[in-house]
Amino acid sequence: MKEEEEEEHDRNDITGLSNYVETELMFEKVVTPSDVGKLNRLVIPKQHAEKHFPLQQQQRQQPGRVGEGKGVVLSFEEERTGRLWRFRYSYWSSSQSYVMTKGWSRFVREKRLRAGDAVSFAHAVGARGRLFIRWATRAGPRGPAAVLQRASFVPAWEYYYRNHPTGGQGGPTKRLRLFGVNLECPNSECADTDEPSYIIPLLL
Amino acid sequence: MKEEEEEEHDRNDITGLSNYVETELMFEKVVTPSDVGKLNRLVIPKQHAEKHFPLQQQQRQQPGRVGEGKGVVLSFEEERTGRLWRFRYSYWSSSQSYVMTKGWSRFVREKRLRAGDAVSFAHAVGARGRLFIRWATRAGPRGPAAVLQRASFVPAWEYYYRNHPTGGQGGPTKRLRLFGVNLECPNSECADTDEPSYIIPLLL
DNA sequence: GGAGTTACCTGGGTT
DNA sequence: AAACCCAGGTAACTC
Repeated sequence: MKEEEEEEHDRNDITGLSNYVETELMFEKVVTPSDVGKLNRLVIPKQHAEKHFPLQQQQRQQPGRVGEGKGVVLSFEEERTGRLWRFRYSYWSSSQSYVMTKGWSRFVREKRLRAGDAVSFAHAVGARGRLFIRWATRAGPRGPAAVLQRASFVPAWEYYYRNHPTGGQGGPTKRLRLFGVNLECPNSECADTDEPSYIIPLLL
Repeated sequence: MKEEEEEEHDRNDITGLSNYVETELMFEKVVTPSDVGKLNRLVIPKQHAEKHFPLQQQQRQQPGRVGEGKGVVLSFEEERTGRLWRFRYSYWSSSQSYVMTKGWSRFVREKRLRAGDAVSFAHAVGARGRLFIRWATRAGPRGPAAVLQRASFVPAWEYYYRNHPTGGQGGPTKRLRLFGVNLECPNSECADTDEPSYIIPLLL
């Protein structure tokens, strides 16, 4: 077994990243009051659901087979911490909508998500079954200075990380986008430091 | 097969009636504010429900069998137009009541039913599975003169229609009751005209 | 019994 | 205009 694989579990802190995966955004949703309220479910917009989280026919509700087709459980890695979030994902034929149900309300509670905040889903480049979740607060009363408020509906930040393509020599490559703009590492040391200083100003 | 049964489909307009079915009133309900409000359900009084719309045990809610026992869909013919109305009919164990749910709100909206209006259910004589629905407005601001206000809780009108019992000679027999009183055709032409003038004064 | 979960349903907006 | 979405509901079951 390769060293990289052995340490996949050890990604619980951004300062301790030992393994990097380049991720690609699938979609972002600005959550509605219902998504973070008592309904305990997140509606996944249909075009994104069908593109990124396809369900087999038997996993959908069957007309005339009520009670069958309970969907699937999807696991998402929280990008900053590596923490795993498992959500039941299914199709509700009555409303013709795709939803995350079981597990979602815990995420809302622990992240203190509010309506207007954004949650986004990504997958690993080259391993599309490996899923990631990110979230960003709406700039506002809880957020930073007013000058930043408009930033939240461009994904406030995106953090790409991957193993070095040549196999480890030179360390991992990290890339950061802030408010839709790529940030480049300002000097050659960036590639090796575990605490790139440009993380600090992000809306986390 | 009898003639009456062959033309069951061709009853889409009162002016084009080609087939008549004698109906028998099962019951009438004066609708409550909840019946026509946001709850989207009509409570069927228990004694009428159990007499006329029996549910099999498996169509009622079963403890421990989620997804089973969702009631049934009943189809009612609107007597004047032949239009079909389908309502989900089920038993709510929490309130121990029988209700029409899905489909009912559409009827309320399209007929502009208000609290105090009456809806009544009937079935065909000799074919009790063939169901009919009628409705009548409460006399009031929308209704005719005050002198008629008490009339609505006698079914405001009832329209009976059937094939001529001798097999078609002489045309169909039509009978109308207004406010509980039989109206007889004033002359021999009534039986054959497509637009009997005595329809006009009805509370429609 | 209460909180959480599932499975229903509908109005209003949009396409 | 009709179909489709989906935000926002309700009812009932599970544990």
